[in-house]
Amino acid sequence: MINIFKALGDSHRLNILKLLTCREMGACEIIQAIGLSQPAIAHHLKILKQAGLINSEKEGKIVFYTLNKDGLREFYKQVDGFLDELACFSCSRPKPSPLRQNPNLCTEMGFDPEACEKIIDEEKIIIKRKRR
Amino acid sequence: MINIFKALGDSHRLNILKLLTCREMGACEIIQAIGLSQPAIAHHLKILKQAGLINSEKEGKIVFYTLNKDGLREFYKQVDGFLDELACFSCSRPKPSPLRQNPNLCTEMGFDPEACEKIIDEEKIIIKRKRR
DNA sequence: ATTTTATATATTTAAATAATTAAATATTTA
DNA sequence: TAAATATTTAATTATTTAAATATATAAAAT
Repeated sequence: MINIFKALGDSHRLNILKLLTCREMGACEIIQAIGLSQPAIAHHLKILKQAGLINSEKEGKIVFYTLNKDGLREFYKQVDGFLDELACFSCSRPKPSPLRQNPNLCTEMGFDPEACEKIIDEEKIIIKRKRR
Repeated sequence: MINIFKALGDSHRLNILKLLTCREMGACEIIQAIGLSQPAIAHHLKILKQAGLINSEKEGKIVFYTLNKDGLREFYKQVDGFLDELACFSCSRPKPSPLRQNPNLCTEMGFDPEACEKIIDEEKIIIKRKRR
């Protein structure tokens, strides 16, 4: 999902996607519509392709690009799940930090140990933690 | 929306958001949980704040951060609208490129003029177009 | 048919730009 | 004072870009 966020975090790439709304375009059309160099467009198209946001189909010399609707749908589902889990919209209010009770916690013991052993991403990577 | 995509396109920032799931955290807790320097965390928090993804509340020396649920909800709506407009999920198949009929169009006349006068983003900026 | 020649796209390379980071410093508050 | 956070600065790293080159396909010429 982070690669999709990165892919979408560029105005030229967003514009390419918008150009592809409801139509296919040859790469040469995209080049001239956007107004960047051919290699730059090729680069952006590659990033969009790798992110699963567009399809490509070669016919003769020309490569035709279209939106990858399945990829976009999948991305939508991921964002939905991510935000749902994250913001827990059904929950009431966030649990107060232990620093509210004891403002010296950070100094005394670094931080809330429970918090820091939490697994924070899908790849099950445990967040780094300074040892004392 | 692009600033939110940019904000989300960084693993540390995604991890900060995940840490804030259902709880508030003081900046010092976040610093130690993520394991980056204090200025680096301050920088990431600023970007998340500016993107409208988190709230901050100062109490004494400590700044407490929480998720901005309204901001997240708003982002969700924007992504929903963006993808809906983009992929036009109700539509059938993309309109074929004029290059399908005439593969020399790119060379002969540059590109489909109609396509290139299309306004391609919310800010009503007309896409650049090479003059012949 | 085979060899040119031109066109469309991809890749490589190098330069410019932007993002990330830690160190140093400043600001705020206890 | 000291602690928590923010800002500034400078270095590193990543991204974006155009120029040059490579590859693939098609059309033209031999």
